[in-house]
Amino acid sequence: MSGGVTCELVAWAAARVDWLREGLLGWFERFGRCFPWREPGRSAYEVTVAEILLQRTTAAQVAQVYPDFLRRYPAWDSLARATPAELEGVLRPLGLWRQKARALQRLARSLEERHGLMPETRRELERLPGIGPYTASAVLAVVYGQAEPLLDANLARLLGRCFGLSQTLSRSSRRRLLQALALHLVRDERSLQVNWAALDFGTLVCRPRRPLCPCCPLRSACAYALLLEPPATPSAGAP
DNA sequence: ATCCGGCAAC
DNA sequence: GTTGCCGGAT
Repeated sequence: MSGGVTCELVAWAAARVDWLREGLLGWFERFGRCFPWREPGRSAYEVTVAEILLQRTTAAQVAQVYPDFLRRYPAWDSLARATPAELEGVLRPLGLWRQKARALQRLARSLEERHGLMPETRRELERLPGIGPYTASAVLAVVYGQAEPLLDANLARLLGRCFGLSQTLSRSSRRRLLQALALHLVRDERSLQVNWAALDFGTLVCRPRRPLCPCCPLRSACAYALLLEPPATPSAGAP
């Protein structure tokens, strides 16, 4: 009933995740992306704002408005007092600007009530407007250095493909499996690097469409790549 | 023309 | 649990 795999991965899966982690870290050293919100020493405010801006939005778009956003609204109080029209204007290039403006301002006002102090538990974080499970994980991981998996669509796709998770799995089964795999993946001193590696890798290599399997460094351990690749045809002259 | 993407509201 | 929010990518 407790479903062992959801709490503790079987050995072969754990070993495969360990291998994936090393592959991702190696790839990240060469091809990982740099973003201002990944710079060390960013405040809870700067990190949280970035994560809200990034919800259902590409990093490249967010990078274009982020510096200006921080210049105009350097802390929760200035954001709380922002003119909605100006705020929406700054966010317009991102799309979802009406929703993001509203969420950011409601969040800023909630945090002012807490004297700008960010909660340190998932439970408290998820009570804040605009902060759901993913963004709470991001704050725990980036601000507080916890080994929390950033299980967004990128990491879910990456793990789903590598482990060949069947589409016939129920959503809850799939979720639990992904959660267990992701937890093991970031159970490491370099958990934040692993998370960022997975997100970049999911965007640049293990893309939703036309993934770059032929040059993927993880393909030898990937069910999806093995399924797609033609089974090594014996060369013409082979015995 | 369709896919992609976190959260809140319904 | 389904739908709406918005643009960009394909």
